Amino acid sequence: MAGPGRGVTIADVAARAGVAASTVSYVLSGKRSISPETADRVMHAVADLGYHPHAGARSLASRRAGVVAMMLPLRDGMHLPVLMQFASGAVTEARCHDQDVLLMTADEGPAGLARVAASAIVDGLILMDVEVRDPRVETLRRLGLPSVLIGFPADAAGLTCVDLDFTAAGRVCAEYLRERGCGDIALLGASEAVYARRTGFAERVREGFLGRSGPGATVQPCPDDPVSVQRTVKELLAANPALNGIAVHNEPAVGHVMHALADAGKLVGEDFHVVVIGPDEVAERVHPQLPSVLVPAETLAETAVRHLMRKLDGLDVPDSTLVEPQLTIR
Amino acid sequence: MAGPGRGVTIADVAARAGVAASTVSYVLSGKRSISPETADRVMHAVADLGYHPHAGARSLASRRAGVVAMMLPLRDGMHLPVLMQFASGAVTEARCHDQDVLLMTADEGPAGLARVAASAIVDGLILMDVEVRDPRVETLRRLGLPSVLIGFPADAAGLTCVDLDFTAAGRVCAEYLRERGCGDIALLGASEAVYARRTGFAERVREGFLGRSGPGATVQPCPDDPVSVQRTVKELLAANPALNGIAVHNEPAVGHVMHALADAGKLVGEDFHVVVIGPDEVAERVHPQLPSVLVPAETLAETAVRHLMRKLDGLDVPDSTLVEPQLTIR
DNA sequence: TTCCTCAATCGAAGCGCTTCGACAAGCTTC
DNA sequence: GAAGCTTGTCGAAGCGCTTCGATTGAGGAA
Repeated sequence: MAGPGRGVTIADVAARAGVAASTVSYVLSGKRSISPETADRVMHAVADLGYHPHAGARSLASRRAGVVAMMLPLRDGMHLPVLMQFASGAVTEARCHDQDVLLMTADEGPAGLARVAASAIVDGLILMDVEVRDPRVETLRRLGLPSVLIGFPADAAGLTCVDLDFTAAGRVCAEYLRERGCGDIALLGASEAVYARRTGFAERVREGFLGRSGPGATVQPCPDDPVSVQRTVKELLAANPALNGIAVHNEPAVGHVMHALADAGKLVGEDFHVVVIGPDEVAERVHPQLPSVLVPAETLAETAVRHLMRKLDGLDVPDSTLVEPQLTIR
Repeated sequence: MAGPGRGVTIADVAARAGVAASTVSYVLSGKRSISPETADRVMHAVADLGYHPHAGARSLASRRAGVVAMMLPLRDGMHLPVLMQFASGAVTEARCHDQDVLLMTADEGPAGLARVAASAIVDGLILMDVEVRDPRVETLRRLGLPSVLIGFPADAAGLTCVDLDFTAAGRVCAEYLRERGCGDIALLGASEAVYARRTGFAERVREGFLGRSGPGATVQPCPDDPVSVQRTVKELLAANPALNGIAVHNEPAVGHVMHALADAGKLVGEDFHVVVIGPDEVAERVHPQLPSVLVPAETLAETAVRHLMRKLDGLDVPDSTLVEPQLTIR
């Protein structure tokens, strides 16, 4: 079952290069200066033997695991592709810093955080999809494990948070519709449950959308099944016949909204305008293609990981980072 | 930054329980018999102090990391929600066995496998979305790292593989359509590129679909943008006006197929039948709802993890496990 | 009683790495 | 040319855990 050699150790490398094990360690870490010739010999030995330091030994001796945890909410209702992009972005960025990523689900909750902290299996933590009142936040503060949150809890004091500026996203959508000459506009959001759970981003989009819109702006939560969407759009139009702009912040509903509008005789892009907050594919897969504000999952993930790396190195990072939304016109 | 105590060690637990460190270790691992009273005292000390063994130290001493890697393809064209379900299922199941999951992307390729194997950061490996000719497979064999593959490479000898029985899935779809009285049927698959890449499941669905269908069955690769789908469906109908059944194995295309059929005046569920291979939501979010064969990502993930755990314990597992497809009629 | 066994526990030896202090050379600097 | 720096390297001491004898005392067999 095992390959040959069964574990190349630093001693093997040292022997082959004719130096002490500590010298190999210093060559690899760069923590002390080593003559170029020695370094060269060591690097050759490393390559020849295919040496990789034993992660456990390294973590034990250096008190650095070289692993960060990422806690993802795998509950329903999240838009999965976005999460996946996030995960992928985080892994890629972490690998650039020679770190691995441990995947945790939010089900483990605060106890999971305590476990990984105490077992020193990870050096730091990225917490996705933080809610306004999130039970993990208190534990996190107590543990003092370096961490970066995606999303903003109610009390973000002392925490490092990163997110799309959803307030701005809401505002951008409203502005887009206004510029197209829409007098009465509506935000068709996620289902009531999402608001009830106090998901930060849903609330902030609403605020941004309403904030600058003046009168004539409505917010309407909406489930994402076809029937409800159809009904909701009909009701919005019935309640306000002058309505001529909708922002949709509900990925699966976009297609259904377009149908409902077509059924109502609205010509999207002409006498009616629609803008989407969501992934590009969603806005591209309908006809006509819609303008949209992207949730830049990869950028967020990268930023989060980079911030975490800086924290692990004892460097400063801003407490709060809001990524500017970009409106893509199609 | 740090919590109080800065690391509870086994020595702390031992001191509090009035025993030797080795005794604590034996209580925790159950590898030697310990009197109930002592065990009890130790467990109390563990709980009181919130002790969790240091993962690195444990891995160094016991040569078991308590972590398995999961390598996911994060390339485009995969249906992300399914991957996510898979990941979530794997993490949940792994936690039941007291293991953590390290997330790797397929970009790291064979070198990534070599790295994790050599650094002993993981005990085993789950490889998702294995292709017919997969460069990772050879490395895997050479490394001898315990592993389970999702999907079947061309030469699966000596490997443990798990997958949905896609051949049966193709057959089930064909049979469903036949039973509904469809004489001429087609399989609308993923884009040409997926077949070109020799993705195992695409090929096997095709074989299963054609296998028992006798004459009158076609397979048509198809990109997933609305325009191509529309065109492809039109062409299929033009080429064979008698066509009255389609199996769609292309998640994003399902909605567009339904439109195209409606445009062509076909009444799905009456004079025309459609069946989907894909997630439930996809089949439920169109009108009328369609029958579908689910890719049981969670089941596959659980099975894969369970097999891996058995291998880590030196137990036997079947080389090849095919999960039976289930057709859900709606 | 004496000898043996067995269950329960302890102490010590590593696991492979990092890191600290030491120490030779080879430089300056006066 | 002695004193003081640097620079490059080494050896040894752990990091916190598991595991392998060794040890102790109690119970049974003889």
